[in-house]
Amino acid sequence: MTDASIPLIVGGDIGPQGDAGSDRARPDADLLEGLNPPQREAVIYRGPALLIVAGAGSGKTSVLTRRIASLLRSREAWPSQILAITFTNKAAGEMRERVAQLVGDRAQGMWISTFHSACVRILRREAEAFGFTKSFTIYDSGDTRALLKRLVKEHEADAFGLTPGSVMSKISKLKNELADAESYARSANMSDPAERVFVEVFGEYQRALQRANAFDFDDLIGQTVFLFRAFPKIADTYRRRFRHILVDEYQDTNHAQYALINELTRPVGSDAQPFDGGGGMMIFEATPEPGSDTDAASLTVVGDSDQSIYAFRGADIRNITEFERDYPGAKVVLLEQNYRSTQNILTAANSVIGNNFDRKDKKLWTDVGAGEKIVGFTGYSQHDEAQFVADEIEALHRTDIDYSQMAVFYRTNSQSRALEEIFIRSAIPYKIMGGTKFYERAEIKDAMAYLVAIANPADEMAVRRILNKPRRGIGDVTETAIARYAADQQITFRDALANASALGVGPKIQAAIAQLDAVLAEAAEIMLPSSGELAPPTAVAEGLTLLLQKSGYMSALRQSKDPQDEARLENLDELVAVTREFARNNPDGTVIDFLTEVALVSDADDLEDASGSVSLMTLHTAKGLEYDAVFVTGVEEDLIPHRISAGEPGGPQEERRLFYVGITRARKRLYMSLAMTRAQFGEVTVAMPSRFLQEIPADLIDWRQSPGDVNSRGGIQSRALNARRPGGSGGGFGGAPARRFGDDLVPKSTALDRFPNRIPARVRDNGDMILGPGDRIRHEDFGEGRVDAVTGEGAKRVAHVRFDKVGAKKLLIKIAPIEKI
DNA sequence: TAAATATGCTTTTTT
DNA sequence: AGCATATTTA
Repeated sequence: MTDASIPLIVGGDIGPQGDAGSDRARPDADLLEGLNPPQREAVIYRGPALLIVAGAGSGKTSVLTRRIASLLRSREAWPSQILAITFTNKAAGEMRERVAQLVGDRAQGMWISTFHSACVRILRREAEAFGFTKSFTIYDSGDTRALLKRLVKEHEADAFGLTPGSVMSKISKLKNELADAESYARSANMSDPAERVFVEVFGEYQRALQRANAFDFDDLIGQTVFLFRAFPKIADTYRRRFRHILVDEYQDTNHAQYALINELTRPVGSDAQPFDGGGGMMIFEATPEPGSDTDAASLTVVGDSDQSIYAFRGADIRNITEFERDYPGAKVVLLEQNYRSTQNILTAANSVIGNNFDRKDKKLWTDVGAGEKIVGFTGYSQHDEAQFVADEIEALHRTDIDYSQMAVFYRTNSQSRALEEIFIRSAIPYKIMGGTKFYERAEIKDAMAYLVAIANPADEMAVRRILNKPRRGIGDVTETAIARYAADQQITFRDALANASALGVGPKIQAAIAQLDAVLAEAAEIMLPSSGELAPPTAVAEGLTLLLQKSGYMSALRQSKDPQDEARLENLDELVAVTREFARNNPDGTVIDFLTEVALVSDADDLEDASGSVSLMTLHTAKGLEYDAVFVTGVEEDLIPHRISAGEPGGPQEERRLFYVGITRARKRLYMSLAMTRAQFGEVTVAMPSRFLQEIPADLIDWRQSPGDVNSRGGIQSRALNARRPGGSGGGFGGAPARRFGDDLVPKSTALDRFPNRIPARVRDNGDMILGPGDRIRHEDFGEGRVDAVTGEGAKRVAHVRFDKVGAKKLLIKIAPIEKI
């Protein structure tokens, strides 16, 4: 497979290059070291398009970094010609570091970043082409929500059942599809008043952003696409520049991101032509001379459709499943060998994911051996469950596993509370990834709003936010007066503050406004000197300190008797420290740069300082990470799969992928735990084992305490019962092999067999549903189908169904997620 | 205008 | 239960 391709690169590259550093006859000999054949292929293949289907733990990061290194080493590309897109800033940092390890300083100058950061860079350069300035700011979801809240109120949209939240998610969805208010209006049912109001709000929202010289998260991508399409010349400069584009986690790209990549990988000067024609023909030509600056950039995408877990925010799995159609002639490399987990863990993962029907079959395997069994535990309550996790962590720690090599996953952030409580009590060092974010705290947002007011005075939201923080006696009435005055005078809200005396408000308030205006002006002079002179690196830190002090923000907190305000002061100190750190890392960094960095950084990004502590995070955050020991908690119906997913098409399948992602993070030890009761919204509800547990072969799980051992009314059944816990000879699972039951087979022996009475009644119990030949049913995953025959009796009746979309299946009538239609 | 109290809503996941 | 917002009251 690789025989033909290896000479291709070696041949082109053996010439005397006088390469800096370690010269070798074959510059990439060491890059290929330790790689299996498909991995090598993925590193050395050259062509217009390459899809690397990388199963979990198959070494894709390694492959990707070596591929980049190989391009650089062989001088096929300058660093500046490489654009690598990752999902998080942290992943970008890691990739940059690993490439640097391979090629040294030459790694400088590459663009390795997230979609959002890359787009910001482009937009900053080109903003003036379409009505923005270089100093635009970025609205995070909180800002967006606040703006929409005002607009919804102004348009009385709530009367039509619109909430800021619903409008926000709808706008986001549309933007991810590259739609705007006008294009949506054309296709929407405008006789529906709710739709009309929505379009109005959407349009108004967009105009507000434009006026504020700001982009929201989705705009960063969408507007860049718009920019490229509207200004082919601009697009061409980037097409000429980026000759090699690599995209990681391609399964989680949405349509806008797809379109962006599509724009960048067109041939230079090709805007008049349809995309397919040009790209498809070229592959049969002899390899075009590298450096020819009219052909399309080469595109490498890496992904795994089994790990697509962001459909809810517009990720379109088809981007990867239809890659070969979009890029005809694309090379596909499949990485299935897993270097991370034991076989038991992989078998469990394979069995679970095998229940998703519309996937290409892919089986992870390893040669490291079976390893330990998965450990299962059912607690009476979430506290009980947390105690188990804590105890096990301690036990593992005593066997010399470092805390930093352990992680606890959960479906929803709220589940972290119970764990935290127990961890604190048990003195286990832990760190929560994500969760309540530093930059979302009110005092931090206030401080940031002060900075925005300086950096981007057009951003009215920011100025309004700080208007009365700290309390200056400026209320709604005054705020409206300022806005009216600004509109009358055709000046910005910010500039209106300079004319306090003209507002027709009381002298006290006038003084307060004038004072705020003076402080803002003074800080602006520090951070953005009107002389045009470059501000010193410390400008942001100094300016922020000045703002916080002279505005009275700090002293108001100091004088407060609310004990929480002390913590708020500490947080502000922390923020000032962040600006200093920023100055150290970016000597030329401006306020704008600082704001950008903060806007695009997520808390999951600073995983580094997790050393020495157990990591707690959601299953989503866990993607891309790995640990020696992994605890997947709350494996219950309505949690994983989450109840909200039940209604969404494809929801349960996405939840299964999420569970799969969690399982495949584990290297050596995997724990799964659940609770029989869980407090939610202040009331205690009975929880049922997740259906996904049934999908794991029973002999892979060692139940320390199975759901059958726990009395659902509370408490644990007699010790005697607990004592005959399977493990010795009796178990009854010896003979049942891990039989594949993904498609047509009814589960033969599953993890829940040992407590058959506990098969979640609430989860699924169709009772005595009567089905006969000819009936039509609807299945949660498979869609609609027609019953051909029914066999078996009682609880074991099996329906033979021919589904419209997925063909024939056999289903256990009692428990299948079906309904008669 | 600001503090105190009542209500109601949340909990899916995030760049 | 806990938090954020709405409403009432000083």
